[in-house]
Amino acid sequence: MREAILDAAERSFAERGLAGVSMRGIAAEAGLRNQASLYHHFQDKQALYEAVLERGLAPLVALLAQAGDRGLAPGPENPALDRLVDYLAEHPQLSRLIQRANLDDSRLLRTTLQRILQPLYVRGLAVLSGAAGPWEPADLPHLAAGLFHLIFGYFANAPLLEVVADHDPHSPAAVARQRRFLKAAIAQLLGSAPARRVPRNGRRRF
Amino acid sequence: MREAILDAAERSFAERGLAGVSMRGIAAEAGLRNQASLYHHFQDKQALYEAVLERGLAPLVALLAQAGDRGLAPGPENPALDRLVDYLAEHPQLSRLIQRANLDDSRLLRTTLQRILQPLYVRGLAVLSGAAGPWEPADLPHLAAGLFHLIFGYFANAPLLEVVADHDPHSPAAVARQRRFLKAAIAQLLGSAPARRVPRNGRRRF
Amino acid sequence: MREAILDAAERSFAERGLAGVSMRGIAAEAGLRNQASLYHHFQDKQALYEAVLERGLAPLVALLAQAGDRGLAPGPENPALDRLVDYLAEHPQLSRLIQRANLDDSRLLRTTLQRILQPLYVRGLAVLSGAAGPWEPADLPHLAAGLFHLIFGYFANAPLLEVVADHDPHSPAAVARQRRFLKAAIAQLLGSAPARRVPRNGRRRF
Amino acid sequence: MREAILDAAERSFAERGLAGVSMRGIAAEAGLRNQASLYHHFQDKQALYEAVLERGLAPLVALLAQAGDRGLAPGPENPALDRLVDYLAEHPQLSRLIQRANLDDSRLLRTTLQRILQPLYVRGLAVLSGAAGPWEPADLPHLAAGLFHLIFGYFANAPLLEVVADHDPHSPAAVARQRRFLKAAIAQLLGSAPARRVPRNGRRRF
DNA sequence: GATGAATGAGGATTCATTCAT
DNA sequence: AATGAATGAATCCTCATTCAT
Repeated sequence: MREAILDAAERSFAERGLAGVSMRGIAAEAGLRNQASLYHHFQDKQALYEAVLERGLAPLVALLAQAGDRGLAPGPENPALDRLVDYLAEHPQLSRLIQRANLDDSRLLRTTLQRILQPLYVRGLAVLSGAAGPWEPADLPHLAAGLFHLIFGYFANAPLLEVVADHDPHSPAAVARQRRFLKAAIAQLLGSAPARRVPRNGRRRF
Repeated sequence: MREAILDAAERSFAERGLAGVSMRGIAAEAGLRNQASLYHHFQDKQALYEAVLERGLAPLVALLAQAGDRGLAPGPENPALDRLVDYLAEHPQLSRLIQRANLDDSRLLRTTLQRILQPLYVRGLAVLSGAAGPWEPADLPHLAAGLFHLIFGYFANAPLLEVVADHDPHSPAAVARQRRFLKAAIAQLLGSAPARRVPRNGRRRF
Repeated sequence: MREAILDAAERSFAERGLAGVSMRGIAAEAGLRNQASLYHHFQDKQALYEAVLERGLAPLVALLAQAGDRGLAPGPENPALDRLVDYLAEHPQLSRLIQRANLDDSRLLRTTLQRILQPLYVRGLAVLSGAAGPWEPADLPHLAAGLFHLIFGYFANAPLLEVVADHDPHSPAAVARQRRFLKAAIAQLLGSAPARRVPRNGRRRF
Repeated sequence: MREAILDAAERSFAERGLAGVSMRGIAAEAGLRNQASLYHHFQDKQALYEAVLERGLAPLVALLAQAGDRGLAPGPENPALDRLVDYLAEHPQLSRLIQRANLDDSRLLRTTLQRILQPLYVRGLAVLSGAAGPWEPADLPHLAAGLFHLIFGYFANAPLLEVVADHDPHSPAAVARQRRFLKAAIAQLLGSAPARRVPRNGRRRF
C-alpha cells in the first residue's frame, strides 16, 4: 500500500515534477479511491516527495558503496559503472527524478538531497583526486559535477534526444552504446582508459 | 511591458517550472496589478512559456551560428566555448530554463524545442563527426548529448553543487575555473587537447 | 457586492461562528456563484471575519461617542442606553457576533477587538468612576464588565432564554421590557435610579 | 480513559467550540493515538459534546440544589454564591463552555440544555419572585437572565477583559474582587444589600 | 479497549481564464 | 493597454466516521 503509493508517486514526480503532480492523480495512479488515504501514510505532498527521493536514491547509494574505493573508475575489474548504467537504463524515471529534485529544490528538499548525496560526493571526490588527466585539485568539483551530468543527463534528457536526434535512447542498442560511450568518455576524462597504450615512463597515467 | 513580462516569466519559469508558476505571480513580478494584462500580450500560459523559451534560446542560437563550422571545438582560434560559458554564467537562469523545458515537455513544448534545437543538433553533429577520439559514427549522438550535459549541467544544477560541495558555482573564480575545465574536458573528449604533454610517439593520444 | 458579502458573512458568523461557517456557504448566501469571488474582496476567511466585526461594531462606537461624557448612565436627559438597546434589538445578530468574537479570539482577532473596544472601555471607565454605589476604584473593571454582560448578554443568549423560559426575547413587548429592566438595573447598580417610588416607611426598599 | 477523553474534549470545546474542534485533536489531547477509540466511548462528536456539557454542568446543578430555596441570594447565611464563584474560578473553561453551548445551539444541544437548565431556571425564578427591588413579575425572566450574564460573563469573557483592561481576570486578587463585586451587585439588584450606609439626607442613594 | 487503514465529503484557497470597462 | 470583477475547476488537505484486527 505504502509501496504502491511510492511507486505511483515516483512515476508521477519523475514525469511531471513536484508542482505538476496532484495528490488526486497520485492516489488514482496508486489505485486508491481517495486522496485522503495518502495522508495516512505521508504527512503531506512534500513528505511524499522526499520519501520517493529517498527510496529512489537508495539503490544508487548502495551501488556506489559496493564499489568502494574504486568509485566509478572504469576498468576490467570494476563493474560499478556498468551496473550503474544498467540500473539507470532499467529505471528510466530515476534520472529524471533526480534531475527534477535538483531543480525543484526547496529548503526541505535541499536538506534531504544534502543528507543523501553529500557523502557520495565526498567519497567520489576522494576517488577522483587520484585520477590522472590535466586536473588540478581545484578542478575536482567541476570534474565530479561533469561526470554526474554525463552519466545522469543521458537518461534525464532522453526525450530531448529523441526529438532532435530521432534516436530512441532507451532501446537496448542505444543503452549498450551509451554504456560503451560513457566508459570511453570517463576513461578519456580520468586518464584511465583501458591500457590501450603504455605511458612512456611506465608509470600509470593516474 | 512585453519585455518586462518576459523577464519576470523567465525568472519564474527557470526557478519553479511551468507548473510551479502562476500567472498571478508572473504579473506581480512584472509589476502588473492584474493578471488579465498578461493575456493582452500572450494568448495563454503555454504561449508565454514558449515565448520565454524562444527569447531565451535565441542568443545561444546566434552564438552557435557565429561559430560556424568550428562549433564549440576548443582551440586558440575559436572563442565560441568561452563565449558560451560567459553567457551562461551571466544568465544563470538560462541553463535551468532549458533543463526545465527538457523535463516539462508537453506536446507543444516538444514542438518548440524541436524547431529551435534540431538545427543546432544537426550542425553540431557535423562538427563532431570530424573529431578525433575513439568515437564511431554511432557514438556521435551520445557524444553530442554528453557535451550538452557537460556544458549546461554545471549552471543548471548549480544549487546542488552548492549544497554538496560547499562551492559557489557562480563566483567569478568558479566560473573561470569551469571555463578552463570545460575546455580541457572537451579537448580530452574530442581529442583536440592542446598538446600539454607529448605522447611518446607523436601519435595523438586518442 | 462587497457589502452583500459582508451582510451574508455577518449573518453566518453571528449564527455559527468563525469555524462553523464555510466560505462556500457565505458565497452562496451572498448570491455569488463561486467562492473564489470572496477572495477578490477579502484576503481570507480571517480577514473577512475581521471586516465583519469592524463594520458591525462601528455603529456602537458611534453611538457611544455621541453619548459623550454621560456614557450609558440612565436618566431622562440621556437617550444613549435606549438607543443602544434599540439598536441591539434591531440587529439581533450583533450581540451574538460580539459574543462569538470574544470566544473565538485568535491572535489577529484579539488585535482587532483591542483596537476597537479598548477606547470604549477607557471612556466607559471614566464615566463609571463618577458613579455612586458601593464601588471602590478597584471594582470598576468588574463593574464595567458586568454592565457589558448585562446589556449584551440578553440578545446574545436569546435562544437560551427562549428555551428555558418560554419567552420570545425579540418580541416588541420583551424588548420594551428589557429596556426598562436594563435602565432600572443600571440605575440600581450605579446609584442613579430615577426616583420612582419613595420607600414609604423606612423599610428596606426591596 | 473515558474521563480523560471528556477532560480533553472539555478543554477543547471550551476553547474553540464544537465546530472548531476535530475528533483527531481531541484524541491527541487525550493521549490516544487514534481517533477511532473515541467512537468506542461516544457515539459521535455531538454525543461527546453533550456528555461534556452534562458532566460540566452537573456540579453547578448540585451546587444550586444544595442552596435550596435561598438560591444565590447573597447574605451571611448563604454561601452559594461564594461557592459558585469559587467553582467557576477554579474551572475557568466552564463558563466558556456554557457560553459556547448557548451560541452553538443545534437542535440536539437545545434539548440537552433545556433538560439541564430549565429546572434551574424555574427554581431560580421562584427565588427571585420573592426579591425586593423595583421588579414586577414580568421583569423576572429579564432579571434571571441578567444575573446569569453577570455571573458567568466574567469568566466567559475573561480574555476580552484581559485585552481591553489590562487586567488578569484569573488572578486570586481579581477573583476575590469579583466575588465581592458580584455579591454587592446582586445585593443592589435584589434589594438584599447589607445596609451598609444610610442615605444621609433622605435623598435616594444615587 | 485500542489501533491502523480506508474513504466520501467537504474544508479553505488558488488556478487560468474571460469580460466589461 | 491595463484593471477590477467574476467564475468554474482544481489545488492541498482535513473532516467525521467506519471496519477489520
